[in-house]
Amino acid sequence: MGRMSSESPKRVVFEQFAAVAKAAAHPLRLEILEQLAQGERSVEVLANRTRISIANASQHLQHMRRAGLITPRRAGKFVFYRLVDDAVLAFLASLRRIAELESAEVERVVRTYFKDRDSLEAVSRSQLMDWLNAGIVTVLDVRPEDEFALGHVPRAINVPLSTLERRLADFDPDREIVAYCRGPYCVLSYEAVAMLRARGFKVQRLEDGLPEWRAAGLPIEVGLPQ
Amino acid sequence: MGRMSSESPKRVVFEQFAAVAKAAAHPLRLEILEQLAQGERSVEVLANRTRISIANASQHLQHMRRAGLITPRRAGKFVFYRLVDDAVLAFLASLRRIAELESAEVERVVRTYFKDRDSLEAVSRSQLMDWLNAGIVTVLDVRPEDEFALGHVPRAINVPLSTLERRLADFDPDREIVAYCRGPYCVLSYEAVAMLRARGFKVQRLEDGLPEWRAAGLPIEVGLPQ
DNA sequence: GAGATATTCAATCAATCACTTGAATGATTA
DNA sequence: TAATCATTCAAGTGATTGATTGAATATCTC
Repeated sequence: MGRMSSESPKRVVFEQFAAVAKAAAHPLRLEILEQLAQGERSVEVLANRTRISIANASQHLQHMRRAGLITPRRAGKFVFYRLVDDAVLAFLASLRRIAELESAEVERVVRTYFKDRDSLEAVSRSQLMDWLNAGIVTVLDVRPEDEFALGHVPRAINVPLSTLERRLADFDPDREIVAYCRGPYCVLSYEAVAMLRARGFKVQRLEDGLPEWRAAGLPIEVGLPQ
Repeated sequence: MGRMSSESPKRVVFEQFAAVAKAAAHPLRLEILEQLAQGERSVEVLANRTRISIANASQHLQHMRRAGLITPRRAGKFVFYRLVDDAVLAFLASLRRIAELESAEVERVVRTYFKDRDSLEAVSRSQLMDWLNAGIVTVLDVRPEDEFALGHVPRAINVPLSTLERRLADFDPDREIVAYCRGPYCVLSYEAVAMLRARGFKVQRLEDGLPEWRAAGLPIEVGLPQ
């Protein structure tokens, strides 16, 4: 960079585009964006989830705010950030798609880590809707409870990964289970599938995650059950 | 950045995504990508079009190649680069959309430069297809001849901006003209519209540009006319 | 208003990036 | 085989970035 100035309007526009891309061009910021794809989050929550300091998280958030990716809302002493528009979801999705083309890398990493190649096969959203309507499937949401409360697939049950082992008795071994999480690369849902399969359950992953379910215009249920 | 290592697979994947975004996070590289959205280009042509040195262009191209955005093909002593997949077009489109949200900036720049606010109103692709089928419109492609030869809207006539003034007599002042170019921010088509309007022609811009027309699955004509 | 809590700001250092220059490949042509 | 042309590589320099630390601001509670 350095001596890029603002002569022609074409240049100015390309610099705007570049600023947006640059704001997303950092692994931690992408991790934060994935969090925000679920809904509003405070600075502290984001810092904890990504395991960085508050000041560092704040700095990354400022960066993305200036680029127009996210927008803040002050509520009392907390500041909540959210994605500025669904266009940001589309942006993240296209990033994923391009990275997958070079999939020798991305796919290999995911596969060698989780070993079980089958656990990568995913159920489509429309397929899950059919099964839900027919009532022949248990949907498992492995995200933390607060994310679940903000919106989830209808009739899904919320069992965070940390408590999954203790609640195995709640599941019918003869019933098909579909697990989902934040997004296509959310580690939690892979681990849930691997763990349940090891115990003999019939379980698959939902393609992508909740943000994509919402973006597809499919029904969302809000709040905690019972 | 700095001390980002490859502990968890989640991190690894986010680093892949970040590498893709970073490869696009530079105004010159985005300008090169816009060129490549038209089709293959040699290193020399790209360097000339973006007004940078060959070595510099080569370096930027290497960068994007490593990130999996573009791919080279050697033909004799030339190396031609092209976009690796249409997913890159989708990526560029989402970048544009996000930058437009912050449109106070992007739109203002384009408008204040071209003054004529009306010249921004665009004809939709489906509208143009209707007009083309009805034979009631002249389509004007203002890109350079070599880009035109690689593919253009059916029955379009190719008049690069530099020769437009000399060929004004070829146009019927009572016939609607639709001009298009590389993409939504291609300066050429704005200037063509402004110039023709100043001469009293009825002229509008096509929304976006040829890559988007192609991506929409609409017919393309190849080669030079006559 | 004082104290506590959540977030942002400011300053610093090491690491990375973009561009230039000149030399090195790779492929064609004479 | 030598000469030429297109592209890539390698090294050097100035500018920018990311993370850390500690101080500053804003809001709430008492």
